[in-house]
Amino acid sequence: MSTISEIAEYLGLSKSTVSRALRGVPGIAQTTVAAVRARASEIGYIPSVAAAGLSTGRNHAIAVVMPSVMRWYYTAVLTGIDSALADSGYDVVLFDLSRNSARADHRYFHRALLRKRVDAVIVLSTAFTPEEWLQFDNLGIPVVAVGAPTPGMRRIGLDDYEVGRAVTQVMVDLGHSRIGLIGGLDAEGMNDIGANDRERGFLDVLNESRILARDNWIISGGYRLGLTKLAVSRLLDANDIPTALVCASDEMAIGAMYAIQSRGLRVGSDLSVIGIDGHEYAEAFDLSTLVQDPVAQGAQAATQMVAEINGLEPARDFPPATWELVLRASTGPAPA
Amino acid sequence: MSTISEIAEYLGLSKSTVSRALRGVPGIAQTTVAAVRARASEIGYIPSVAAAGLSTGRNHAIAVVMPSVMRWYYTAVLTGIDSALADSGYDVVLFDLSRNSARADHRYFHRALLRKRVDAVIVLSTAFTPEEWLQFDNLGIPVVAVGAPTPGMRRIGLDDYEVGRAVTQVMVDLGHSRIGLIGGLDAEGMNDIGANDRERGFLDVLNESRILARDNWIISGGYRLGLTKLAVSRLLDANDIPTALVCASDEMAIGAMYAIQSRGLRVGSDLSVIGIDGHEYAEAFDLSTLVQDPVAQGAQAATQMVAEINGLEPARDFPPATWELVLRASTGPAPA
DNA sequence: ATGAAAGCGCTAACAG
DNA sequence: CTGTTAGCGCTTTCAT
Repeated sequence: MSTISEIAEYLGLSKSTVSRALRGVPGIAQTTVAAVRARASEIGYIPSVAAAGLSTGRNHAIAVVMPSVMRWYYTAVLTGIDSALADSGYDVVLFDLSRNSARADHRYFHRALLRKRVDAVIVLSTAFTPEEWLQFDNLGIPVVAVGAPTPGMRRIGLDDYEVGRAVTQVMVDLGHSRIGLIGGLDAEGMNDIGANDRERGFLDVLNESRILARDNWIISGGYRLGLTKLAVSRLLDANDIPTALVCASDEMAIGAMYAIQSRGLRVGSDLSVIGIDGHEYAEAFDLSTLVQDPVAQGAQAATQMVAEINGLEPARDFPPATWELVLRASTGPAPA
Repeated sequence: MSTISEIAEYLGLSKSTVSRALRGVPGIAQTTVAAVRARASEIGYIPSVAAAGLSTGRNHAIAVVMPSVMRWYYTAVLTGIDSALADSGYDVVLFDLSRNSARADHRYFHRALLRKRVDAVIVLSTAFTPEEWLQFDNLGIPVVAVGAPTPGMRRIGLDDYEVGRAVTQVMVDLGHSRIGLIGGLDAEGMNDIGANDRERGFLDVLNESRILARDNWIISGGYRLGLTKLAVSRLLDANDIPTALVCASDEMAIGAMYAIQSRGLRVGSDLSVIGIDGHEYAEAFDLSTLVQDPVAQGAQAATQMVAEINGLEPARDFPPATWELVLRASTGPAPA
């Protein structure tokens, strides 16, 4: 392939001058810069990141570590990251830690990650052991979490407690007093902190409203549609069922809605449902939800990483991500 | 960071010996190898891919180019790729070509891609211009497509025509003669070849069964749930509606089912629906579908790329991907 | 404004 | 079995 030397030789310049011209380093004659650039595009010159990286120590790549690439929230964040990085000329190197991957062996993954391949790491709500978290610190490169809170690591994401409160409050305001929770504990590969916080918010609002929280109306859907449908079907088997279901994610909410309809009950009148996320399907399913903007969160993380790579003082912490309630037909007043 | 030289110096060996020992090149004393490895893990030595890449020309990374990271099929393929590559010690560099990204400017993307960063490219059904496809050839590294067929490029994926036939035949066999098609033309960022092939299969089966194909029952859902729900709702507004809907993807099928139910019609009895994919939601929604295995397809592509990087003769073409019909409650006999 | 030279960390002949 | 010697392609002092 074409190299910097080729251009240098052709123009009778030195490699250094060409290098500077190409990178726009000040102190090179306009004419020279033009000539170099012209020749470069003529021969289709492409710089070698490896070579540049070797001498500068920069890889122009950022690692994204995720528990799965097949959940809506993660892919939305990933989209945001990728789009922000594309704008800065950085590449994204993916580490999918799903069960079926060899990378699921976190030790293996850490080795690979440390390969000096990346200049920063963005971690999406993955469950790591305390020792593993420590290793991130020792990486010596900027690291940030997006999504669920992670012990001892700065993060970009919702205030899960507040969000748990907000969706529950919607139901209370609608006059519901028989409210169930579909939480997200024990979801594969994720840590439980966020799920716990949302549940706390739920319980606190019930308490403050002097509403009884019934244990058998608090169940987990593991953040998955299929599991949730089954769990809610079971919930509806009882002779005493709630009039409202607060779900910790939209995918679970959609599963819940489907279970409800399959029982011949009407969503929004017999049984209200609200979710969290602003999933792309929410509108089609007429689902009320608390919408967040994972694409923006990903973009923010990426932008911050690039800035820190370039010397910006590391941010200690980030303000909670923004959200807004969007109420649709899945929520209605409590039935008489 | 620790380097190969450090180890060499410490043990009184030469860099070459250490390098060989580390890589398991034959012809090094067992004892030496042991010593080197021991010291390496002692100081937490991590090889620099950049340096190794510079001298070998190998990056131990593969590019995955996708029209969006937010469609189920693509992420499933990606999962397969990642998991296979993790096993071979390769990294995945992601290129998301969605609208909102700077990479959506394909010219930009090609530049980046060519940065000698990757040893092979896997392209997921993306719409490229003929000139752009040509550029892939000039990359000088193995390239393969997964998913929708791509003009003039080998690919791993379903035989779309056969698959279109198969799902249509299901409806015919159930006695339906009023059959509509929800196709996937004009989906954002994707090429239309696969969608066209599926539609051809659909039409051919109708023809052979002497069933009239009605133009107004052939619509596109753009491979998206929301769009499909709207389109099908409109379809159901007419006073003359089909008894069966063949959908080119499960996401569209689910959107169709929801539209049907919202109209107060019953899926599987009033109106049968079948999809293509084997989407993770299909089971929860009781959707009949033609299931394929995108994870396996991705893994196959990745494995093949690694093999070719290591000198395997490039495969000219691949046999069509396997699939199987899974019938659930969404399909039933034609109503009398 | 430009050039010469050294070096980033590793691999790959070529010797021994 | 091990060491020496060159690079890979680029950036970066330090000169000029």
